Amino acid sequence: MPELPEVETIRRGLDKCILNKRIKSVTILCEKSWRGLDKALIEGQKIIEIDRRGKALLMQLENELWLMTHLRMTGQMIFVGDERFAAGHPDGGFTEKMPGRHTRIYFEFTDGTHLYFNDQRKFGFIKALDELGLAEDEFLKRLAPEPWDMNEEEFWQRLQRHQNSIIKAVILDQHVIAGVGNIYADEGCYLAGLYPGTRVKAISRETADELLHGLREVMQRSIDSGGSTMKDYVRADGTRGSYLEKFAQVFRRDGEVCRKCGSEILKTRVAGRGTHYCPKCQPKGKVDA
DNA sequence: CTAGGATCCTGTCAGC
DNA sequence: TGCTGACAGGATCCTA
Repeated sequence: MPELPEVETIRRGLDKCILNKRIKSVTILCEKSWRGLDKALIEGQKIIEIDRRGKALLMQLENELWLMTHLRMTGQMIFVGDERFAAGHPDGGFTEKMPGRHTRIYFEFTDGTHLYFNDQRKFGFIKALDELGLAEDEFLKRLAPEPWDMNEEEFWQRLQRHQNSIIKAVILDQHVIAGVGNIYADEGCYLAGLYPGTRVKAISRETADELLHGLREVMQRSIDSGGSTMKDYVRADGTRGSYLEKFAQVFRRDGEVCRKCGSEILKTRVAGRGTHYCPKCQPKGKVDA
């Protein structure tokens, strides 16, 4: 679920809600969702910094320990105090009473407020690490730079290591570029006029550049949107954040018309994932000069 | 090393 | 109504 922009929205929200708060207790409702060091080492600690790397959220504690959260497909973070801040996988958890049926872990702070980690499918986790554990974490160690932290040449070189792969699978690979998920992969390909099932070896340098720019653009717009409309996340009907409604050109728009050319947006399966595209703006056999 | 498919888990929805 | 299979905003593990 949450891709880089959603996790960044969570980071910014938590920066306002829980920074410098002291954790009174940690309650683990699903053992599988907690990894790493014992929760007793976390209790009593103050949260002194909140960072993000790709889709991973990092919270630093005053005793040099870290909490790394990965929301995977269905994770959510929900802060409940005087106001509620919720972001991540959009479902009823945004509004229902906490802890809810999908709450796996929650924190109580010394001021009586709470932070809930909800995760329907239990793929996500919160992992407690010391400095060494953080430095040696395989996911973080192998994570590629973010779209803004690599130039066109580096992106091109990274793509070339997967000549025979399908481009969508390659940009979903966090070792190639960090933070891209199923929504922004489809949206980025649309902006580049590139069919998501195209093999890397058939893509020109120019199209690759456009793809990198497209990914940056859709993600930046989403971050800006989430940041400015965080209250949208607490609408009474629990509807999702604003990106899909406002900006999606193809994602989940199958059956609707392309805003550029009027063709019907199609849905298919590429790299094992549901994939949305405009058959006219993103032609399959595009010959790329 | 790369490429592709299965797998983890719960819930919802379409189609009998 | 009840069942069944497909699918879901992710990443890893296993195989070739």
